[in-house]
Amino acid sequence: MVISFRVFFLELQNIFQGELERQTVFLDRNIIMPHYTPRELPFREPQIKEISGIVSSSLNGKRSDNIFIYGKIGTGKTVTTRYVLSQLEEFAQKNSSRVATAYINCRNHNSKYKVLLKALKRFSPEGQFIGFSAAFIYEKLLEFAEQNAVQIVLALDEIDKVKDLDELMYALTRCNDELESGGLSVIGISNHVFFKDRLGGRTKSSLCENEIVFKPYNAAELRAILAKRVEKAFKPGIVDEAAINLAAAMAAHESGDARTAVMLLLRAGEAADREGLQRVSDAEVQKAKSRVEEEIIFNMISTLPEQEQLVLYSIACMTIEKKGVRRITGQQESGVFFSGDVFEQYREIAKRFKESVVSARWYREYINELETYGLIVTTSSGKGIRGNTRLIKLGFDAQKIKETLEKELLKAV
DNA sequence: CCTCCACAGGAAGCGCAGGAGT
DNA sequence: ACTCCTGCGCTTCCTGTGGAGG
Repeated sequence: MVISFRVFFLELQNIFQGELERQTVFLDRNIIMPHYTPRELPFREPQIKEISGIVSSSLNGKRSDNIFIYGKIGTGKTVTTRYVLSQLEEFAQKNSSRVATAYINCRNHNSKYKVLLKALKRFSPEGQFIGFSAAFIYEKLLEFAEQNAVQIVLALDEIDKVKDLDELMYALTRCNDELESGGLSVIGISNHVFFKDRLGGRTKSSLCENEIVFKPYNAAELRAILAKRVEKAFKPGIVDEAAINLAAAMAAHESGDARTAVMLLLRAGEAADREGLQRVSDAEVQKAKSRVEEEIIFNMISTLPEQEQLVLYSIACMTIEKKGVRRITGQQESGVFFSGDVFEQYREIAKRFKESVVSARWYREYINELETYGLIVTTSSGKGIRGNTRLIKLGFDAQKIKETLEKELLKAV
């Protein structure tokens, strides 16, 4: 018994030692992780300057204008905002200006109450405020600004997730009227370009005092970004030029999403490690592509409401079965479907899964939702067919979407 | 040109769950 | 414990749009 434990112990030591000595292509893997915040933000200098210019008035004790930032996923909105906030706070500290900043992700804090609570906790971490009313939290926040005569800059990421945004914005703008000293301004960040149009009039005018758009990176920009990261993340000379080019091109082709590009190289590097290779070539990136695509699809699909999953599943099935391929201006165009046909298919499939079937009107809302996530692409019918309808196409590989959805839908049953 | 079709998307309203107020 | 209120997901109804066909 004693001997066998000794053997076991040695074995463990070997595992750990092996891990330490394992050959790796990485120098610092963290730098190529999607959540890493780089020190430099190439191609975002204009936005950094613009945001800094607006929030800098808070250094002089004046309330800065609100800002609304929008752009697609992976265009650097969050990173840029956080960067400016940290610089602002650092500068304020050095020059003893009274400025406080908070970054809040509204995906996790999706109501007026939760946002106010989170902000308050950031500014007075020792306080215990759980269970108090929204009004009390609001008063406490005012008190903090008033007593310290501090200018608060609140960054609300994924602001579209806030359920009662109109009320939150009303409260936040009103608090400036109530304050004798100090002030509060908001930086709202959203992925949805059309989100602005859905806001109430007053919320819109107060939030959109300044609007800044983040355009997707093009292939050349992604290439430069990747090259910078690769320099620090990988050992020198490991990553081929071709690998960087391919990853940049793939990501630019999909959506100009920097996160995808970075993920491609990370997974390519991991693949090289697994196979004991000492270089990362375009072949590894190619292999990583399907894996990364799966991750992206899974992340998007698993958070979707069940009915939206069913709609998407219907489109995937139709694409695979090559069902209902329709003639458009004489030519065959596969994988493209009429909105009406998809609805029919969805009704059948929903019945098969013993789910309730939503009305055609609400189905159209689902289609719009799916499109904003980029899971499907729709075009107006235009010339040649059925008047005013929409043509629907999948945004990703049908087989992968179908498989992922089957797992998700079965899990729910 | 008019009418019909097939749909887009706005507006109103309904039933429900869950929170606030009493 | 009770009512009242409110937001959410959804349906119903409606108006608008643009090609097809007479």
